[in-house]
Amino acid sequence: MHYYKTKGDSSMRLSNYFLPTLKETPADAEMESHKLMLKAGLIRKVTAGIYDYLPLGFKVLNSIEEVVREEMNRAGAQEIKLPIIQPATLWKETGRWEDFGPEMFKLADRKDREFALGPTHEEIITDMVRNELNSYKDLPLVLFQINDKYRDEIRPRHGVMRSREFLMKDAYSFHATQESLDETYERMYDAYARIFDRLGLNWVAVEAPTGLMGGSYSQEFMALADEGGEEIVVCESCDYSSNVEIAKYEVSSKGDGKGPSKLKKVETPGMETVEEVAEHLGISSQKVVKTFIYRTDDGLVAALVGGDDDIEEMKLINHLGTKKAEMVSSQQEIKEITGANFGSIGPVGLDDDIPVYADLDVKSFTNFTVGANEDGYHLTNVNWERDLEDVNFINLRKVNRGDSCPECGSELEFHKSIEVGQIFQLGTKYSDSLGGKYQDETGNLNPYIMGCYGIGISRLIPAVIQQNYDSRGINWTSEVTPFSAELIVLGSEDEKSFQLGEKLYEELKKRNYEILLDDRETSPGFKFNDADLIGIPVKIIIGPRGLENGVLEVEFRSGNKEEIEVENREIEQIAEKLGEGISASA
RNA sequence: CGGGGAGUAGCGCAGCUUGGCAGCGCGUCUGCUUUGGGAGCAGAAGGUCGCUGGUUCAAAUCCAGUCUCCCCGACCA
Repeated sequence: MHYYKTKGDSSMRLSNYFLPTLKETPADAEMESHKLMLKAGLIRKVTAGIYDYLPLGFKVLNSIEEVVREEMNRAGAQEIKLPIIQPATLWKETGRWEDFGPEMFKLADRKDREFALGPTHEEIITDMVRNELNSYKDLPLVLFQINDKYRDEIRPRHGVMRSREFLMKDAYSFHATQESLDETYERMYDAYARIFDRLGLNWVAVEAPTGLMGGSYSQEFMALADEGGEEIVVCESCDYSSNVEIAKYEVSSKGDGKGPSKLKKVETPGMETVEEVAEHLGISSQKVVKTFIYRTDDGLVAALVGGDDDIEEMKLINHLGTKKAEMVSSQQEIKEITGANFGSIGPVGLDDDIPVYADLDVKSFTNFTVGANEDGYHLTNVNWERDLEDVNFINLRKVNRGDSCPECGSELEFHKSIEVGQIFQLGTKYSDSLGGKYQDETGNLNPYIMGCYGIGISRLIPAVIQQNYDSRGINWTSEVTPFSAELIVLGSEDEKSFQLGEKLYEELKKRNYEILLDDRETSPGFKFNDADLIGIPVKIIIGPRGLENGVLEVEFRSGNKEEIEVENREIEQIAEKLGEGISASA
């Protein structure tokens, strides 16, 4: 149970609080949390992906930030603050000036020196510690900051869900040994679990791709949400879970059990799709193996999956250790490379310089069909080894509905989610390229082993809303809510109601509750609806109708109501009683 | 960057096809009435119709260019 301590003596009277709520939904909002953040007066858009936080939104942001800070401190991390403006030179040392490319907001000073607004801080922090952390005795060390990040997103969307300026908690750890990294990584995982639990999120941690951060292992923390943009798979019976982009699956044996038949070249005139070829030949479409040509940093590769499956490009990238893999998609290029148009390309007879990668699922195939690299022809009864040497079988296809867990064989569940945090085992990527070294017990110099740990603080606001709203508005969880209760005074000319409202406001403030007082001269319905829209968990309603019966009303955001006696009671007693109600809602 | 859509009062929109006083609802301001689930009446303020150029006696409306924003895809906390 947590109360909200008053941080200052600011007046929380709605008559003088900057809270512009909207009755109508802004046209450019799509996602429910985005609409609600605009309607409830939390944020306003400045330009694409850049937002103002109004008092209520800033308060929520601060609540979340504080929970994160507390748990990071509890986990032994030390808070610092790194610059947002960073010199290009550091980014060029690690090669990420190119890797991030147009994703970075770049600027120049008056002498034309290049800078960037930090999209993340690995470079700057490694630079900071490389001169100071020289001995194994200084390790391990965990530092964190809560700071704005800048990414010139290809497409900002859904308000602060994916914005170009966003608040992030980022932590970095430095170690002498992998065991030490493992230990810290686990401690960070636990801290994250506490954070997301305290925020009231329904979340799951999944295995994740490392992307531009690099590193060997990573997990993402996902808030489950139907409108979320990330898809994950979760095993229903064991604890396997993963981002779909790298998800494993139980490899099924789909061999036909027969020995290899004679390789045949067959006519498939004008057929461009797997379905057409399968129907023409009277075979299952899955066994018409698809071939794609990708251009990577190290040249061309061929990628093969079953006819019913799709390639997961992230998996190809991960296996190849390349920075990018782009499907060759121009008819002309494909013709030059393979000799055929898209419908008829295949792995047999390709240039030896083009390595072939095939999905694990097709490894068991015998007598399957592929394009013949000649327009209007396919090869059937193709078999590995005999017809195709040196094929690399890897986890390459997208996971499908109905796939089974790679660890226990139960069915995998698919969920939509919002990524709210990610933790990485980075290894020595940054310490290597930036020369961050320590001396071990024997006097040898070694690069630090590093980890990094991010939480999207601003993104957590829509994540929490997305899991907690109804037709009337937001329904804040207890640690996130900007106010723990709202005093609604009705009957603007009723002296008794007014006096009681004022006294209770002061009395509850004295008890360190964050109370919003709706003292506006407007209709009751307006006040009730605003309170529900902005998500205050408890409404304390004071008005002549109740006072005639000697009571005031407490209404919870859930709709439950309760009456509290005020007749013949001291104000302290009433406040005490109200405090119990407010705490009970938390 | 590819595909789709939109820029008219603070917000939501109509007007554009067929050129002719720039409108409606909500909000805002003033006054009176009203106060238990988005009050009523009366009055008022608020616009270079995204921008630039062109056609025309006349352009929100037609033409050309340009900028911005939103949605779907490739990237990410």
